[in-house]
Amino acid sequence: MKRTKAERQRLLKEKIEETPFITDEQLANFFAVSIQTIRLDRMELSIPELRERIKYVATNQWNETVKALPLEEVIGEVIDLELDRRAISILDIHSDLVFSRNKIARGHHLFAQANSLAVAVINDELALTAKADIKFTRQVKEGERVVAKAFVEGNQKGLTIVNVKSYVGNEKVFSGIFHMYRSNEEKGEDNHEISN
Amino acid sequence: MKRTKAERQRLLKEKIEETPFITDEQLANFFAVSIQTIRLDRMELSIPELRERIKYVATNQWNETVKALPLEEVIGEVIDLELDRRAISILDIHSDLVFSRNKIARGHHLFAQANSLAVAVINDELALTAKADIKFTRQVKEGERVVAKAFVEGNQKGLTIVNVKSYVGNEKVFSGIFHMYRSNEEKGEDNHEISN
DNA sequence: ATTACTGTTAGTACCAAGTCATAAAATTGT
DNA sequence: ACAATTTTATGACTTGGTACTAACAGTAAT
Repeated sequence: MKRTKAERQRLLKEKIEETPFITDEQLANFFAVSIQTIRLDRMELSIPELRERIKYVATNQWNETVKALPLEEVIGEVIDLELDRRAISILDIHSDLVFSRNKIARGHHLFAQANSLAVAVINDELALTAKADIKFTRQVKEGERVVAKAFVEGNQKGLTIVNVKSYVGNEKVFSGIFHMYRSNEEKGEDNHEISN
Repeated sequence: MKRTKAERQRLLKEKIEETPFITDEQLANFFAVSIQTIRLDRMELSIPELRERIKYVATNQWNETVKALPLEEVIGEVIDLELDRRAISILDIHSDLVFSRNKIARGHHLFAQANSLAVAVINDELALTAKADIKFTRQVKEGERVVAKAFVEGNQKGLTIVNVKSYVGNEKVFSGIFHMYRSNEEKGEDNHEISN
């Protein structure tokens, strides 16, 4: 079955995404063309060589062709989510989350809630916090319910800015600007290179 | 400093566990021995070659068990504490602290470690984080040990400034300036610089 | 028909990061 | 001092490539 070049390249891309640990030789066999053809194809598609692909998977950057962050991994409960726009989660401060002495919620829980919400709102398989500027404006005590609201505010030199504000009732208790690294550019054209 | 063989091999093992993506050449440099010695060592310790190590890391992510993570009292272990001066804690990044998909430690754990250390170093019953300026400078992967070092840097309008830097090996992975609220004034006045 | 272009194949030289085997040199133990 | 251990050197071979050059077949254009 003679495939066209475009067709073969489409399939090649798929194949490599499926099983990244495949040598050019195996690919050549699979597509019944020469190794050189495979290499030309890879070059045209700017698909890196096997070792680079493996390294890529190993180091992360990867994080895969798969979906977004599973919502179970978000601290707190996501009650509203509009990818790349905004998200809301709630976290009930129960006894495990407070200092035993004064029943005040430990800061890192509020941070964790906000941070994981910032990760979740990013429409990308891999979102990591590069930088954050945060403020705890009021103590939160046991029994209170914290509502975190995240807003994506745009990009700044490759990082996505997410603003998260957390409230108990209508009192702000926490706010933070998160600078999020993401592996791919925002949706749309996915013609991006990998240059390192 | 002449190390014994056994000692070198012990360190070698550690080093490779820490940073698996290191070539024999780099290792030879690091330990100031020849490449061949490194290779003999690896053989004796049956440590596979670089590419195999990379592949191992890469494939491990593939067949992964996903699990949810509760944020417990997992803020690291304080190993050195000089109240109102400095403190050190270590946190081993085990499987519960990472994103299931890519084995990268979730940011809030690093934050939690640093933040709780900042709380601990304050000589007061009540210390709360008012503000924080933090930066994640390198991803931390499962199995790595994060050493957080906190330095009290003085006061600024009622808030105590604590500088926390976290390292894996000698690589900085996190840094943050914490502005801590405290109920009582500090007892002793002390300002010290940190040089890095 | 000649020319130009595309797509494919082939072959060479080279590289990184190893392996394996073998030998010589240096260090250490006694 | 001498043997044993440890380290270094050396060369040949392996994998999975890159980079480049050349050649050939088929199709299209003039």
